[in-house]
Amino acid sequence: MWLTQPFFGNMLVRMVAALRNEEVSRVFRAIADILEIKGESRFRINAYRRAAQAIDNLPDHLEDRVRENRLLTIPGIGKDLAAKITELVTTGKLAYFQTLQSEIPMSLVQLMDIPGIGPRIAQLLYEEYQISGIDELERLARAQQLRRLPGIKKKTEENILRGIELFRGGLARRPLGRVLPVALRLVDYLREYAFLDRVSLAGSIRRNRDTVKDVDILGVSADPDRTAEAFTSLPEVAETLGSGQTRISVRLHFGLQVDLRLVKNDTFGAALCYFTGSKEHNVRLRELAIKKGFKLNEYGLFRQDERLAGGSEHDVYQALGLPFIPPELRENRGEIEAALTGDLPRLVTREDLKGDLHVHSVFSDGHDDLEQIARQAKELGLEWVGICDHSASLRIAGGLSVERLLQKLRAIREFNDRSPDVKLLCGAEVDIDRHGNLDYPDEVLAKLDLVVAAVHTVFKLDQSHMTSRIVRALQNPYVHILAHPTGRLLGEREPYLVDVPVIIKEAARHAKCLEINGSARRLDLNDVNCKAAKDSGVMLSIGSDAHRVEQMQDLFLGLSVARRGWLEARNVLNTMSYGELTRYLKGSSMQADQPH
DNA sequence: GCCGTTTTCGGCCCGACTGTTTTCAGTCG
Repeated sequence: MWLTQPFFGNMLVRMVAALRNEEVSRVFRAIADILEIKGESRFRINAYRRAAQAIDNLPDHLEDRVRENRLLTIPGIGKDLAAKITELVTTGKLAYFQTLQSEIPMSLVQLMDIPGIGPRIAQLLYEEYQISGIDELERLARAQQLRRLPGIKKKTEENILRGIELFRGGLARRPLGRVLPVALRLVDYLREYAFLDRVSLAGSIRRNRDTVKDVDILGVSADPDRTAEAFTSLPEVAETLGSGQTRISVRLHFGLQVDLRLVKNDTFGAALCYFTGSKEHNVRLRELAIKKGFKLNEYGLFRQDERLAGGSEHDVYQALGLPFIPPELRENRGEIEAALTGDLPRLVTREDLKGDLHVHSVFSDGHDDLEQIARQAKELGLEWVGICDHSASLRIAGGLSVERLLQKLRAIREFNDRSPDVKLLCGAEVDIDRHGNLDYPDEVLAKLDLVVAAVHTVFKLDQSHMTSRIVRALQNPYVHILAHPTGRLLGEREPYLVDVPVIIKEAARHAKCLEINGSARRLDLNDVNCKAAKDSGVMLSIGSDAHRVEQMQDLFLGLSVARRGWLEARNVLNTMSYGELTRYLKGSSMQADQPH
């Protein structure tokens, strides 16, 4: 990440502007890295890393917290770090960080992003060769100059070269929606053909993180050798990276690494917990175990040598005095505290979802007609679908003229008259222009069942203009939902500059829904913002944004974000029956008809 | 550098693997 984003250059340009949360957390992570190279106390290093993580999990702006003197309520932020945050946020720089940078250049710190290079080797490289970049490192490794350093021999040098190759090949995280179908297929195959008594996904993919780096699978094998054979001979496998009795690693043809770990049956639960993570959640669990006089590791929960639990995750949590915590919540964002006080949310489930609020049809740029969409909905167990085609100005996506929109309205009314089980709502994904105006006049919006507003153009506005543009759209009485509120495309496009806490506040004020766009490319809102919206009393809607019926599956990717955002059924518009939904939507439009 | 049912000092999560070692440090998850 360091090498691809000229982040600190940008920071200098905006010297005096208030730093955003992620900029502050990046500075703290960089400080931790530098301290590590300098060989400082690992506890002090860890304090910076924990603080960075806590900042990443914040739903609101550090800038506001500085102003309102609310920094010390953030876990892991004490007096010293609060002062550093204040300095960063108010001046755009941090004297302490500048001093550190004069001792250890960032170019060296960045080398630690290469697998196999940690603080020790980074320090050596700096002291002996003053290496400043990856190219220089590669040149020296190829010239077999690294092995002259103390503690480095041929093997380590080769590892570093391999690490450089991996790094260049992209350590990028991939969107969940691209990886999950492959991973589920692998698990199905393994369950059937690989001599496994038990098998489960683990790691970030089991927690349904929006992006994943590699796939972890955990299994109990009746015959590890034959399991390894079955796994490594899959047609999807391009290369076997390693194969032992407990761990088999492969790389698939499209570059994804998959690790299969084999454990004993009576440790499966503890191992599943351990390998599911997150790391931060596990650390908290182990701390809890220690407080109770126990020890927790991947083999079980122990009191001295006595195993108290380990066969199932439920047993492990129970023995720690906790209810089962769903994998999606295991991020150390308050789930342990909530579990201790009995305040875990009852997460919305697939069965709770009655419909999809954002599907494109053949009327605009969608591939399928109303019948096909309804048939697919029925297959997915849904009762209703909101058909939201693009509005007039979005010509590139076949945006509908008013005339054509009214045609569509009639077609949907006729369809509903003859469709007993799946009902369609006539909606539109209405473009918000650069000033916050909507693409159809109010009297046209008033005829629709469902109005979803969205930004599709002019992404490069500054934050205050982008925010007021969207706020203006939210103030339109006929708008029900704001679609993909931040506009991010995973791995392709950063969110546009929008003040999400302000959007959430305005959505709450005007009783508008915010969308969780389930498209594999988007997942927008994200989990953290989703929870902030819930906490502000905002209703969330989930939309697949499908342009072909197969993509309606993406509704369930959206569901995974909802679950990671702590949403319960009552927070999600999709859990309403058709009758409830139409009353709800009409209710807000009725309000719109009142003078205001 | 943070934190407190182990409260203002003395703790701070755990283990595997690898490579370089002869008892262990570095890296990773």
